[in-house]
Amino acid sequence: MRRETYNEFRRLCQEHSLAATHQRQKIYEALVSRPGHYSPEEIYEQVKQDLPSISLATVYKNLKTFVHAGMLREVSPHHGSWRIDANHHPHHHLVCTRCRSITDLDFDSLGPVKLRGKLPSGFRLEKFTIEVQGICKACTAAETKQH
Amino acid sequence: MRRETYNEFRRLCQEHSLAATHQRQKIYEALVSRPGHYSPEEIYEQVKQDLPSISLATVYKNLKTFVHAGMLREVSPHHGSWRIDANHHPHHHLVCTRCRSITDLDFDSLGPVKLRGKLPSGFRLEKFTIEVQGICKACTAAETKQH
DNA sequence: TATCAGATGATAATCATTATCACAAGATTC
DNA sequence: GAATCTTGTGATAATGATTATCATCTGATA
Repeated sequence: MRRETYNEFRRLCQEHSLAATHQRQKIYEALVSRPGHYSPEEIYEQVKQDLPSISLATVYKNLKTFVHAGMLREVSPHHGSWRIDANHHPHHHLVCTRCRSITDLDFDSLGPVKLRGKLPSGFRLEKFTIEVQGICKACTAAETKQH
Repeated sequence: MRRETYNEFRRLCQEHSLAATHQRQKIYEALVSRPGHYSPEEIYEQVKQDLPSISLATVYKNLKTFVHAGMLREVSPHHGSWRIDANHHPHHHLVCTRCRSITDLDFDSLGPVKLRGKLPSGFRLEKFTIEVQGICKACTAAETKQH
């Protein structure tokens, strides 16, 4: 691991009161040292090369911990359950990052996406989708009530 | 079911050589007759009120059939596996709708999202994410080779 | 170094989704 | 409308991803 990455890792752990374990270090490295959007399984395979006895459960737990702490992000706020969209009119989605609810947003509520320059060669564009991420009304209300 | 919806359903089934069964009709209705982005489980619960003996597997199979035929769409092309994003710089995603691969796209490749009018009241905006959906280079190549 | 909260590894449990297969229901033909 | 054939359905087992449990171990702090 590069010194720089290592220091950042220590700092982040301290900041979030997390023990800087071997396993966490390798998991963090596996994610940060190469570009990509890996699944827990992929991270597991990668880390196992250095720590053959690591458990898949440890990978899962730490990815959750990291995401929760804000050290990493999940690519999609709605993995885990398959959702069907029957709205045939063009539209966007409001996604609540807390309860994962999805609401339609009228297509015209947002201006068109403008492409500056080119997409990577070979990629055949089908469409742009805009996800408006945030906290929905219900979750905001629930939060306010708590405090 | 409204006559209009019913006719559309029959037409779509004929168009795609699908038997217009009872179950399919109710599933289609459950999706189309009310706004929302339902999970298979939710559809199942809804349809069961009319067809108590329907099986969850039937719901799954028909949702797949409908999506495959283009009668419905899936909300997210990458539900199903949890992916981690370690790229802290703002960026967008290129998503291949065939192989579901995800690639980063430089933030400046796309113009900013412009909000016209207001978001629904109570929604606390965090950020806009643009997904550029299409067919990636590898999948395009594989397709070309086949024909 | 001793202590202890928190982390790990092994594995069982859960949950969503898919596969299998015997039986039933639409579509088509007469 | 009945016969036939194809396709769809329901019950349930199988799979795959994720989470829970718990005994043991390790990093952090004194």
